Amino acid sequence: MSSERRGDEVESTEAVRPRREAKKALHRRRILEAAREVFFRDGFVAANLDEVAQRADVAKGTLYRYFDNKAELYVAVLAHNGEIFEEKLRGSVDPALSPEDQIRRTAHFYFEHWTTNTEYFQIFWALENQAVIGDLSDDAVEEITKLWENCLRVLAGIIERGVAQGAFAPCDPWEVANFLWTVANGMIQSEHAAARRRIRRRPLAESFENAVELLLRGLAAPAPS
Amino acid sequence: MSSERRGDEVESTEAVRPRREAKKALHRRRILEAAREVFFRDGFVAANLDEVAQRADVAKGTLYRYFDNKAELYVAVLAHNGEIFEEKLRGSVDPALSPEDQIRRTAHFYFEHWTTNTEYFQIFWALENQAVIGDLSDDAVEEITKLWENCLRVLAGIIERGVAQGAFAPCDPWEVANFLWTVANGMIQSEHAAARRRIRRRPLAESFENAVELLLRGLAAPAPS
Amino acid sequence: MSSERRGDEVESTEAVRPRREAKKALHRRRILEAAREVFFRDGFVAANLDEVAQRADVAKGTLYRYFDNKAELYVAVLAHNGEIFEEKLRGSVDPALSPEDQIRRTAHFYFEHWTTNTEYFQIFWALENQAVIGDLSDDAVEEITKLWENCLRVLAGIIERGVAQGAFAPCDPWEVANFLWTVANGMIQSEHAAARRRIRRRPLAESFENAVELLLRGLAAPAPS
Amino acid sequence: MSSERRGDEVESTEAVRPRREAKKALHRRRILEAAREVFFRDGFVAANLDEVAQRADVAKGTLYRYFDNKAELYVAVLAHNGEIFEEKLRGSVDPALSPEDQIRRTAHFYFEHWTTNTEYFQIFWALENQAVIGDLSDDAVEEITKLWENCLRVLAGIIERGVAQGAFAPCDPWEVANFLWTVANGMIQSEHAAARRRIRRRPLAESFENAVELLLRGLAAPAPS
DNA sequence: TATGAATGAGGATTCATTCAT
DNA sequence: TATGAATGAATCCTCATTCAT
Repeated sequence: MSSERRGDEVESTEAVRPRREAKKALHRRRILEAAREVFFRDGFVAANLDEVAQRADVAKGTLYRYFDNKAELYVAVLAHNGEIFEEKLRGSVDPALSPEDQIRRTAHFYFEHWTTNTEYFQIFWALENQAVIGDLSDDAVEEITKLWENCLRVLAGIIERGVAQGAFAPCDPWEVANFLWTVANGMIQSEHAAARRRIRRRPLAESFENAVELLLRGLAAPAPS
Repeated sequence: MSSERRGDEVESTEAVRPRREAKKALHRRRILEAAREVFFRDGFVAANLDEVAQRADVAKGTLYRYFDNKAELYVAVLAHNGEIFEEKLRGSVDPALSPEDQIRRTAHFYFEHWTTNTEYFQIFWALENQAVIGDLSDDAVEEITKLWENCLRVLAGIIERGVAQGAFAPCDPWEVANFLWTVANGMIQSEHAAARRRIRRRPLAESFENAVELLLRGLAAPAPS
Repeated sequence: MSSERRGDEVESTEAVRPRREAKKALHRRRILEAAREVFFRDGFVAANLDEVAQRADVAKGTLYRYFDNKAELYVAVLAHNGEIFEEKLRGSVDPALSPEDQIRRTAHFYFEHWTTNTEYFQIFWALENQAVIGDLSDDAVEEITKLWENCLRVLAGIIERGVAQGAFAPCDPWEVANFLWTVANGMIQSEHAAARRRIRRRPLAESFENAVELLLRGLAAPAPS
Repeated sequence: MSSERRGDEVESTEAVRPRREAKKALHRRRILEAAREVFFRDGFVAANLDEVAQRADVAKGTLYRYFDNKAELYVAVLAHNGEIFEEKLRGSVDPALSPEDQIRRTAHFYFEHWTTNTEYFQIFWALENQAVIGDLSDDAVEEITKLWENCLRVLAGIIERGVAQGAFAPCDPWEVANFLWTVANGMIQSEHAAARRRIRRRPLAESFENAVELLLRGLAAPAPS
């Protein structure tokens, strides 16, 4: 019994730390989640930190214990979700498959991920379309740029191997990777916009697959005649 | 003296009218131009109507004589520039060319037009990425949607004829048109974002042409075996 | 009658201007007055612009139509009251009097002015005691410095003439002017502080005159032996 | 083992007490020192308790274990430094000297002390210029008032003896003490303000001595004729 | 019709103070 | 007793919109 008490005493000086840390981590996560929702829905400028705080169920001031200001919070959201995404993207590649199937698989993952986590992509993509950069520290911009590059690197790798194996026509892998990336983002974005405007289209899943096949035909090495 | 007065009165009812109309038209045009610049640079939310008024060289209140509110002004800018664009787009199509060349030509026009009028595209594209819709009247949304469709119709027409002529593999022309449109916008947008982040890439013109060829290969009807 | 109407028409285009200007001037004055009261009572940092607006009976935003920000409003208050003071100070000097009496007169004016316009001096003096400078534009700092110098110049002039006439012992007129100025300000300030702390002292008027005589004795040229 | 525990317990009741007391005193001192720096630099309102805690190397909450609130901490700083000052001031007086030299000596001490401990005076003087009083308990106000009086008493004593000895003209010693005190504070303060505004003046040391001589001449008993 | 001064709700950020551990 | 995370009221400033002239 006394040993237990001692344990308690230890806790009050040392074991409490982890508990606090856990609570802090929880808050951080909740803020990031709330921020993601709001930033996604309203964009950087229109997003309201009051609402973020409310959704995160913390006081307004608490936001500023975790993030220096609105812009840094925005970046943190991007980085957080970007990292999650990058990891999954990397995991989606199966080197045993043919380059074409790797592309199909990646595209499928991309689409799937989007379907279930719309905001992840939106917020990631959003940086492209908003004049937030001015408000960000250089570090923040660099962090995001790296994230972006990491994703492209995965795609470029597939292309490069495809070219080496003769499956794809010779090309600049990075250029093509960038192209595919842009296309994918564009389609999802476009779908989203159409939905916002309540325009009915054919289901994206189908269009997406058609597009992938079209691109694969375009990438393919010319048939030896 | 009385004749003068009459002259005055006549002018105020008949001759002055056109002069006034002209002045009104001038104001409208100046406001739209100023608004385009500001909206493009800052996005919908961050744009400042004070600056718009200043650039247009009219009083702030005057803006509201011509446009109901910020959102409607935004739409008017889109519509105005969209119409100009659509007209040019239509003019760029030469039915005498092969479908592939029509695509190439359209793509080239698109690229060219963008190079010289960056903002036109930006502002047009911007609607896709911002939560403005909520502030717009239904009429306004419809107007924009129509504009969008008109542009797509041009592309869809090319595709459709290409399929009919056997140059392109069978497909849903609208879907493909939408795809091409998305790709083009995405590339330009992406280029812009890269520039903002000061990332160096290979020149867009080149990438763009490579992309067009890739897409044409993807579109092409399979070689008869 | 028609001529009257014409007069009216002229007014609506030209005579309205002055009326608006008058209203603007009124607002400006009211804001300055309210700001003076609040700045004086609370100091620069603690002063609340909400209250200023309320006292001036204008909306919060209106403040910013007239002054760029808190610091500039502060300076404007200083400058406004400083100018009024300087003018009066200058007017209080009668070159026909003996240097001693000029000093007495100036001191009396100073004291008198303070008694009836406490805040004028307080706010003027306050700049000395607060870390506002960092928030001010260079222009603003210079403006205030000039004001300060102008007041000193009046005093220095008296001293200089007194020395030239042999009434005062040789000295650096600017140094002595600065000294007198500091003493006067210090006494008034000190009185104010004492009042705040509810300390009873002998009436300031008396102390002030005693001090003036003490200083005059100190200034006086040694009696020729 | 049990002996160890006992040892522990004994320490916690008898031996630890002084150690704890020492630690408490250390904390108190560190907080006061940090607070002095910050209060001096920024003034009462703008001072930031976060920074105080950081400089004192204690947690923010700890501040409140030692001082009820910001205002009381401010007073404590004043009192602490005031006591140090008063003691030194008292020590600077040498009753063997002539009254004039006692004044000179005190003035010199005052000036010297200021030169090496700028903040001591600033913070002491600051109370005069800020609306802190409202936030203070009556006890606190009284404490400060006493401190102030104690310093004046030293000066008044010199004057009084000078008058008694016939060195100074008859006067109200307290009034004159207050006057001298105000002048000295004012000069130092004014110098400080000038420095802040980057105005160049003749060195304060020199001006200060000139002023002292001027005042002494003013104080002097009229030469017997 | 045009003006531009006035409005005031709204939003980012700060910081003294509290309180659970 | 010490900690430091959390709080939320307070504050400066912005800007779309209104309205008297």
